[in-house]
Amino acid sequence: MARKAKRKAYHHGDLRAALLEAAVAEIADKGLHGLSLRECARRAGVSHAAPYRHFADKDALLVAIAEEGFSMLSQAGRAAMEGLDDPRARLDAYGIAYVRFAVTYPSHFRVMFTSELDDPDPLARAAGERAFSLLVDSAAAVAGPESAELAGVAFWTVPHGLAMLMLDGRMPPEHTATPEAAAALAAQVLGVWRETSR
Amino acid sequence: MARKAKRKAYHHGDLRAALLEAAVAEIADKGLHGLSLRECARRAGVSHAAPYRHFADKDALLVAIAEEGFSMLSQAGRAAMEGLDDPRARLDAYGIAYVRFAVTYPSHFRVMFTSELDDPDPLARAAGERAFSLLVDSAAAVAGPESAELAGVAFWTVPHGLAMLMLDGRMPPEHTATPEAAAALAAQVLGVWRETSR
DNA sequence: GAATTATGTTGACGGCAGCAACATCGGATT
DNA sequence: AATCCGATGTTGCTGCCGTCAACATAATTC
Repeated sequence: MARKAKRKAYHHGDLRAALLEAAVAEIADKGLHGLSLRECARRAGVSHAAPYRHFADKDALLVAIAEEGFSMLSQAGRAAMEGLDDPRARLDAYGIAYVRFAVTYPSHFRVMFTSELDDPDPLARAAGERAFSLLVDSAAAVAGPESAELAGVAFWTVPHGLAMLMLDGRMPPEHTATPEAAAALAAQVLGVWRETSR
Repeated sequence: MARKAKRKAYHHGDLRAALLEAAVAEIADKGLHGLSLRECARRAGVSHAAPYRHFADKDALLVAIAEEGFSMLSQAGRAAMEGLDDPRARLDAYGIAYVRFAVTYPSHFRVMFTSELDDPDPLARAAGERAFSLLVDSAAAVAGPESAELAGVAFWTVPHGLAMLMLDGRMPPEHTATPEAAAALAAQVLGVWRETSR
């Protein structure tokens, strides 16, 4: 057995991890559309068909990156909310962490939300919903349990929209140059929403 | 002369428009990654190289779709704000129209914000900024001129994030089934932001 | 130590983007 | 009206890609 526990594997070392890393670098370089399995294999120093021993196809590799990303995002969100009691403060902290994550791991983020995966992969979907549920819990404390889902959507929408606009190059570059700058803009935007309403 | 005025053109009729239409349909079918110029040519009933008489390459076709989309979006936004005087009402109306547009023309919207275009195409970029400036004007009336840009970003972020999450299949399907349902959710989300803050 | 399984390689096939050489059509020139 | 010429469309090619099948080799298990 030990099918999946391939720690320090056979020929290469850990080709699966190397391929994931290569793919992320490749996406950062040439964008998602410029990603090719063959180039990943080249970067990892193996032949062009070797990846198929670790991923059923190209989509499977992308799904693995998405899962990794959702896992990192959940962790970042939890860490940001840790120690905060006020629900509104927790939601803001999550939103800021969300944007910071997107700018720090843009390749992962793009793959997570690219809608380019043919089959609605259940694993990636579940990972996304797990990250989302973090929001809904705190939203319930703000908006009441009956409209928690709606409030969760509302508080997901702002950081997600901001992150997408940033990764799409739609924001002034100085706001996306560093994770800190991006987080600062996220805080400002959330502040606007707090102030302009009544 | 009359290089660009190809009204009722030569052999095909209007291959350029037919290709754009075919591409939009193709994206709706198989997603952006599944788009191929050759398949568009097949749909239009021409040979695989004919598209190159109308578009320099695949990216150029996508840019044309993006421009078309930004033009439609601007028009929809202007129409939605028409007759409204209260700036906050104008911003809400724009946001709702934004989401409605995304659900009505998902292929266009995906291409507009796909970040898969290699060169930062200046035409598409200008078209996007024109649509954005519609927001900033009304935002200035809400937040004051000095922070109009920030307020514009804030009011862009919500509909954009919601639209992206919808097109990515991250919202319950009943909210994205029809443009009306999507617009209703957008209105609700904007309402949450009006109520939960202080 | 032998059998088995996991991992990697080579070579092939079909599809796509893009280019070049050729063919044809339609309007403009004379 | 005959001609020319540019705009449009076709055929065929090259190189890259995703994927599969057949083969080779290395690690694990018995």
